Amino acid sequence: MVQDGTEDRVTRAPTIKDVAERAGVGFKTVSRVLNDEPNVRSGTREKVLAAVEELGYRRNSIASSIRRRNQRTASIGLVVEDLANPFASTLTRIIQDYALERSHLVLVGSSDGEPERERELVGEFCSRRVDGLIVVPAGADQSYLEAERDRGIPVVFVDRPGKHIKADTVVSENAGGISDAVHHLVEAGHRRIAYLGDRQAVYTAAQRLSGYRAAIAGLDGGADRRYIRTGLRDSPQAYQAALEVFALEPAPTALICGNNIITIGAVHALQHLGLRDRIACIAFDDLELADLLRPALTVVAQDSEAIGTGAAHLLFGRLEDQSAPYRRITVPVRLIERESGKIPASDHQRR
Amino acid sequence: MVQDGTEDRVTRAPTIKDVAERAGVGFKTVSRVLNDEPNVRSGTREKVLAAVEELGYRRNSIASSIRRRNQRTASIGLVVEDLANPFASTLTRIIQDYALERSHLVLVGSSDGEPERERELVGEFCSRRVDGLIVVPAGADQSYLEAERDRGIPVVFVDRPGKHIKADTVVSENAGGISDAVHHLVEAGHRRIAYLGDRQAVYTAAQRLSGYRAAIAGLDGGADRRYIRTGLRDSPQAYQAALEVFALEPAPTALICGNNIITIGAVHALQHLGLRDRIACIAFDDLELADLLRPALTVVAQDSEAIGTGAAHLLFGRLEDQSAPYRRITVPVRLIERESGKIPASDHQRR
DNA sequence: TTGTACGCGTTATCAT
DNA sequence: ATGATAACGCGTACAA
Repeated sequence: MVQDGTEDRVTRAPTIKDVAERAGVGFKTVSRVLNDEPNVRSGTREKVLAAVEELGYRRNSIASSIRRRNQRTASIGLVVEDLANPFASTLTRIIQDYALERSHLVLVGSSDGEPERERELVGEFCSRRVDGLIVVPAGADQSYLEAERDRGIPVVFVDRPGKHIKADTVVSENAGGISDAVHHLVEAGHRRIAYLGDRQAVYTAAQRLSGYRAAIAGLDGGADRRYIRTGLRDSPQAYQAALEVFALEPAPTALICGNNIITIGAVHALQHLGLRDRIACIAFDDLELADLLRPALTVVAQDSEAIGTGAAHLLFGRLEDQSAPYRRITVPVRLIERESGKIPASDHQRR
Repeated sequence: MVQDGTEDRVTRAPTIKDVAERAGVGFKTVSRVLNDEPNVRSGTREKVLAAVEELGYRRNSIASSIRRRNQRTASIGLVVEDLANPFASTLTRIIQDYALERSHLVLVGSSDGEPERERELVGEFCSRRVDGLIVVPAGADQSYLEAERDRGIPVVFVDRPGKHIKADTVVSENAGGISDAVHHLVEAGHRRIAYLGDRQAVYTAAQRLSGYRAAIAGLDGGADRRYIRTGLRDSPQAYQAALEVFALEPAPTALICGNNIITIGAVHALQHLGLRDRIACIAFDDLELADLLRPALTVVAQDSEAIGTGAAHLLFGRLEDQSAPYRRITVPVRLIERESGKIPASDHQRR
């Protein structure tokens, strides 16, 4: 019998006491060596390091952190909406790198936009005593985070502001980006510009729609309400909405997609209608293959890296100085002109 | 002065002792309630739960785990190559969901394919006493993980097997997928099929190339060595290699791309050469917009969800039974027939 | 320069 | 059913 049937680890992980015994010193000396404290003779240090090596000792940083002065665990929690989404994964990657450079680790979770899942994740993170939280808020109320914040766990909101709570925040210039898109289309001669967006309860969706409305309002005719479709939660819904919008009379000559999920549904619809070459289209959020589409997809790209870096920066800044005033960073977006945004208005209206 | 200038938290997080005092019971009773242990009168339980609520108590699970019988922290570590890559982020998402269902959290890190970063991440994870590790191995030697494994920290390798160590493993059916791709192209009349791949040191790249070689060897002519380009680490390199391959005489009539980074470079090259409609192309790994390209991109899709679920399943299984024999799961891939793989061989060779 | 006593928040053991 | 006390692995203060 190689196994004894119990769950116990075959070899217990060595502690500083094991190392001390092996090195023939007191365990406090080991601790001193590991923490680079002064007052260790270099010969002793060598012995200790040798023992560490032989035993394959690894500091138990969870035991360490319960005793440390500031109780810090050198880990942060990150709640995104869906890690499988390119925006979220890029964000996570950036934050992780930023954290790792400072020897911090990142716990990640996807809320799927469900408030209960967000709270569950935050709860688990806090119970593991993360030093800080970066949250893409899902629910309609983040006031529950005030308790954590008051206990010295800073919170940074990303992509959308938290509700009913003051905290550092990083958002994209949503409205401005969509306005730019409208103006770009207007320059190409478009006046009938449709807009497909997510539920208005989602902050970014509301912001983007308001950008659309503001830009359209500046035009002579103003907006045709029928061209605006919101509440689109997934690609199939966007597909359907696009079909309906382009069945209108008169049909729009251009289309703006409020996020990348919607873009996928909408472009499929245009494809189905045989309109991809005739309808101008601008999408919010860049996509990996956007420039290989025909026509190449014009997009309003978010600067995910600046967003991630900004969030991490705010968080680590606050870890050092709790008393600084809350900041809100608005990260510019960039209109990447490719082909689909330059398709001219093909009908008689404006020629 | 609202702030006192020190780093101390404004309010110390409440402990079970605070809860006990508030509820007027001994702190062990609180512990019993929190852990659903028997022998607590329901009235007492109510009092305790009320106190928990009022104080906003959150279990300090790091203190808890240092004392627990099995020392489990209910967290696992995941090392991927690059979280910003869709394959990695999907994998992470799946593993996270699997873990969260079991109240486990996931620490994630990107190795960038660098062995030192892999070791650094694993080290940090182990020092935080994760219960298990899921690793997409980067380095040429994972034997360093044996120490952890022997201490009862199971390791599961994903995407590639770890080297110089036995452990549970989940991989894709790389060679078979590429063979399928070759056969699909052969059926469309192709004989001159180029292959663009990553460095041979990368397990998946080697596997995929061997699948290509095996399938090509079965044909009459066999392979033209000049059609095989490996060592491609990024899109620009793939772009360049594709340009060179299609400058050959006779030029290939079809192309297989070994991963999605290469696909992006290669399709750009075909675009540049004006060959996108004439050269058949099959890519390993699906991409978000692949079906919206023109021609729609035929791909060999990995089942990232099955891979993730498989890895998590193996890990949690081993958490419960260390003694089971090591398993290796090979997840089937799927050829998604779209348009680019059906482009016929356009020249005289085989008509 | 080195070692000892104590405490962190929790779970485990044993008594009541 | 409840509580007192030990123990976990480590850092801190202080003694040696």
